Amino acid sequence: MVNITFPDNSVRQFEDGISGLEIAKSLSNSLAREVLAITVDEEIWDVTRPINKDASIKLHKWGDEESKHAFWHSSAHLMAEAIESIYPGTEFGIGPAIENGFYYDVDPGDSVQITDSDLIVIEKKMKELSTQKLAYSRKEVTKSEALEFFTEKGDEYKIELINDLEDIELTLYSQGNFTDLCRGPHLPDTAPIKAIKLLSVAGAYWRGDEKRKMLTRIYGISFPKQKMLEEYLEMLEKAKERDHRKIGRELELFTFSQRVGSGLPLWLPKGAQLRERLESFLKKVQLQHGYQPVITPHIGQKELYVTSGHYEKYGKDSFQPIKTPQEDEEFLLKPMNCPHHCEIYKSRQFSYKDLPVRYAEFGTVYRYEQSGELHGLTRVRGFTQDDAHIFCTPDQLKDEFNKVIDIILYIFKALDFQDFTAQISLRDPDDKEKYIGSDENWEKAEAAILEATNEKGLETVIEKGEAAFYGPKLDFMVRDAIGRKWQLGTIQVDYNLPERFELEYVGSDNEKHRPIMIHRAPFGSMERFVAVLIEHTAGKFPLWLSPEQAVILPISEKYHDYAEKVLNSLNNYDIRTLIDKRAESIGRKIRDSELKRIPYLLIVGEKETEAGTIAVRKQGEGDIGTMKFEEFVEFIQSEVAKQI
RNA sequence: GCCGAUGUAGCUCAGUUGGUCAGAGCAGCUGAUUUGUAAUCAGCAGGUCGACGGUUCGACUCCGCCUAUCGGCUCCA
Repeated sequence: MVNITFPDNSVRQFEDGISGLEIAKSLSNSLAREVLAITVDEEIWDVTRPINKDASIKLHKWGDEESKHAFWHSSAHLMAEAIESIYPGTEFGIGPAIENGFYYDVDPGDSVQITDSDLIVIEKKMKELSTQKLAYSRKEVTKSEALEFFTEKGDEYKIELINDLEDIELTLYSQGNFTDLCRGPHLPDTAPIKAIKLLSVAGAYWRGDEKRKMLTRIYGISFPKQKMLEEYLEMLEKAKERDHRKIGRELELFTFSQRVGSGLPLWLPKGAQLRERLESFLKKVQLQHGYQPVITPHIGQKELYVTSGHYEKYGKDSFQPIKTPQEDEEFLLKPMNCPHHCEIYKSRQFSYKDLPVRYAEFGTVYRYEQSGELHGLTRVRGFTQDDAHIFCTPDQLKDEFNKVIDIILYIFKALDFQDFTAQISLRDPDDKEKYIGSDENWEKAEAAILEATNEKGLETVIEKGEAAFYGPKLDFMVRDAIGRKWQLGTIQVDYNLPERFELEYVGSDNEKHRPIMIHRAPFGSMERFVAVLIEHTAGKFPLWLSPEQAVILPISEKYHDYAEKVLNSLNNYDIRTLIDKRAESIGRKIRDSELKRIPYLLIVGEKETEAGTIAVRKQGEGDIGTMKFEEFVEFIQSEVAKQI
């Protein structure tokens, strides 16, 4: 007998070798039908796997991540079986469950090309196989047995994977005619995989290495019920409605021109207004925090970037140097503001009493991003960083770092960005070649970040190998409408540039010392930030940011005079207002203004003209009642005051 | 940069096997309508069918190359 502990801490005895499924069955038949995975002492298992020891367990139904993982992982295997039956001889890379669904990287051979239209065929085959209720069976094998199996099958990718594994017990999972190297867990059988949709086919380098072969990656999603799939697809469609590229066009915020060049955004008047409001908001915050604005040119001598190390690191993949009419003079479009700011620091002497010095600039930089990488405003070739560089003494570092965290959190809060992750990016300990600077400085810098975030109680994830080449960083990441992660705010500790630029300050000991530099950008880039803001708000910006705050909609031409009067008064209060004087029906005017996401619609007709009032309609909510002019001004002002 | 897809009017999209197939809705313009809470009606105008080359008697349609965009991969100072 084994003692099984349930999540509520109750303990029951079962026969040795009982499976999760059987335990579920002993509780209720309906549970047994729904249970998809089981956690056994922190490990996630197949529900069919025998339990031979005392254990605490948790049974997982569809709603749990563990179940979804098993479900999608099993779906990936099902897809692999379908692919193998349609394209015999296909070799398989990896096929994991992901956050939403699953994928499999396959190599169907050089003569075969799987395209979008083939997905339907594969999907159909999967559905056919799923109805056969094929059991997923688990088999423990030794490394050499596994190697033998895949050598016989002729699957070089699996062989490579196995060879990289330690010589321990491996597991193979089979269903129908398909067997895969896999840790599991899986569903008992294919039957629950009822609703399947293969979403896209894409290339993906084997093991993420661009020097290796590109495999065909097929993305899919599956659910136990058709309705769930439909809901998911609907949700995807809805998310697309928030796409900043679409809203940016609709609301006339920005555009691109092929003649100007790809990845070079053109800010339209309304977008420029929005951006400038964000900039002045941050400028004000920065002034309060002791930052000093500086301004630097868009280009700099090539030598500047040789000194900074950027040229060696990125020179080949950058916009190439601009040449002057004189020979041997080369300038680069600046890819970063820091070298310029270092030169500003060098323009005078500093005592320890002067530090920290904080230079801030909305600096426009140009980077030659790979063509396949460009994406709306989130990945562009010319963008403006809300950049600043803090030069401080070693004992000021942690405090300064913390103050930057405060600014970022304040901004995120003001803009209602609650759903972000803070990521600490450290050096890859196995590939120090990628970085510049001494081990000692790296260790100090990394320790400073870890200490500061710890002190702040900031919840962070640590990513090794994600650091910048000159220093570790703390990044604030947010997701876009369809779940892609983007880096917004960033704080980076840098011991290297002060060294390279030979920056100094005079300490209390009257000796020269090297300051430490913090690079920081709370928004990251104005372009990317606005993009994410658009997706976050679906174009319904907070009142203080909205390019147009209110629109007056006269019922007919008779009320234009009154409307003008209201407009002038509102403009006197700096409430950004316009009038829709078109000879259209009020319904039409409301609709058009709603679609433009103007926060307040002010309807004026006979009643309002006589009473000296306005009928207020809130975007997305409808009529919120009639107000006197002063009431409305107060209403708007208090809303703005609440927001910032 | 790599894999795949797409590119028809300002926007969203139709366009059957190459031969009056250059179309629709919205937006725009003109006129009428003067309207009470999400689309008033009518008329007009709009496109070197992404660019360049080729096949053909004939190309939006087929082929090649380029370019841009989209979804991934790699990259992201």
